[in-house]
Amino acid sequence: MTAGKTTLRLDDFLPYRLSVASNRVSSAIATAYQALFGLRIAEWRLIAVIAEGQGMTQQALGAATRMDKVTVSRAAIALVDRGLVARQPNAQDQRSHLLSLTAAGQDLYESVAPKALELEARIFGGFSPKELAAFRAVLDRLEASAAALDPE
Amino acid sequence: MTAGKTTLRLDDFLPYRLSVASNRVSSAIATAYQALFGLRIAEWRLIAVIAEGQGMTQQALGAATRMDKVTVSRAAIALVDRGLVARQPNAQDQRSHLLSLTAAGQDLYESVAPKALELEARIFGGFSPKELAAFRAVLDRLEASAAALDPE
DNA sequence: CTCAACTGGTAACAGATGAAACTAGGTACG
DNA sequence: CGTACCTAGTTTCATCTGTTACCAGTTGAG
Repeated sequence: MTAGKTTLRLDDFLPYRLSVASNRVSSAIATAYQALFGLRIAEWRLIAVIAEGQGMTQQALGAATRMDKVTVSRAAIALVDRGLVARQPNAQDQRSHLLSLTAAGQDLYESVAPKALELEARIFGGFSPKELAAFRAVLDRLEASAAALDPE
Repeated sequence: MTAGKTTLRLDDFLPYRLSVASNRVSSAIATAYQALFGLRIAEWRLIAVIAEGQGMTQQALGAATRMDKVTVSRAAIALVDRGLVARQPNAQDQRSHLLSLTAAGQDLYESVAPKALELEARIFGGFSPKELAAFRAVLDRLEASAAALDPE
C-alpha cells in the first residue's frame, strides 16, 4: 500500500458534529426563553445560579456559569434594570456587591424552571437514563480535555 | 408533600453542559487551526468539504456544512484571496460558480487533515469506540429533535 | 503608614455573526 | 418574448461577544 492521503469526512468529524448539535440546541433554547420570558441565555443562567445560592458576587457567578466576567456584568445589569435581581453592598469588599433575586425574580424563576425542564425533556427525551448518563459523562471528560489543550 | 417548587441545578441541566463542552472544544480547535494554518473554522470546513467533492456551488457547501450562506460567502472569498480555492463559472447557472481546491489548497488540505484527526484524537481519546459511537448517536438525534423545535 | 501590585466590576473598542436588502441571473406562464 | 416571481451570492447594517483598558477598592511588603 502506498503512502495514501489522509481523508477526512466532515460528517464523521466529532468536533464538527458536537458543534452543530450544540448550536441547534442552544438556538432552540434561546428562542424559547426569549419568546416566553424575554430572557437571554446568560440572564437565565444567572437567575438559575442565584436561585440556588443567594448573595453571590459576580465573580462567583462567573465561575459557576463558566461565563466571562463581562458577560456576567451585562446580564446582571439587565436583570437589575428589570427588577429581577437586587444588589446589596458587600461589607467584606466594597468593590463587589452581592446579588440576590427580588420577589419578582423569584417568581420568574419559579415559572422558568419548570419550562426549562420541560424543554430539556422535549429535546433529550427519547433517550434512556443510561444513554443520558453516558452522554453526560462524555461531556464532562470532554470539557476537561479540551480545556487542557486550550488553557484560555 | 406540599406543592414544592421546581428546582433546577444548572450543572445538571443538559443543554448547559452541552453548550459548555462544545464551546470548549470549538475554542480549542479554533485556536489550533488559527495558529497552525491561519484558518478559521468556517474556512477549514469549506476546504474539507470541497476536498471530498470538487466543483460544488456555495449553496451546496452551505448545506453540507450547515453554515449560513453569508458565512460561506465570506469564507469562500477569503480562501480565493489566499489562492487556496478557485472559482469556475457554472455553465448551468451564471449566478453561481463551482469551487475547487487549487494545488496550494490541496496541499494545505493534506497537511491540515492529519492534524485535525490528531486533534480529534487528543480531545476524544480516552473513550472507547463504543462510547464514541453512542455519543455520536445521541448527537445525531439531538440535532434532529432540536431542529424540529426551532425550525429556524 | 505608603506605595506597588492585584482584583471586582464597567466601559470602550473591534471582530464576528446573521437578518434583511440588493444585484444579477433564471424560470414559468400568458 | 415579456413580465412577474424566484434563487445564488454579496453587501449592508444592527447586534453580540470577547479583549483590552480603566477605575475604584484591597492587600501586602517594607
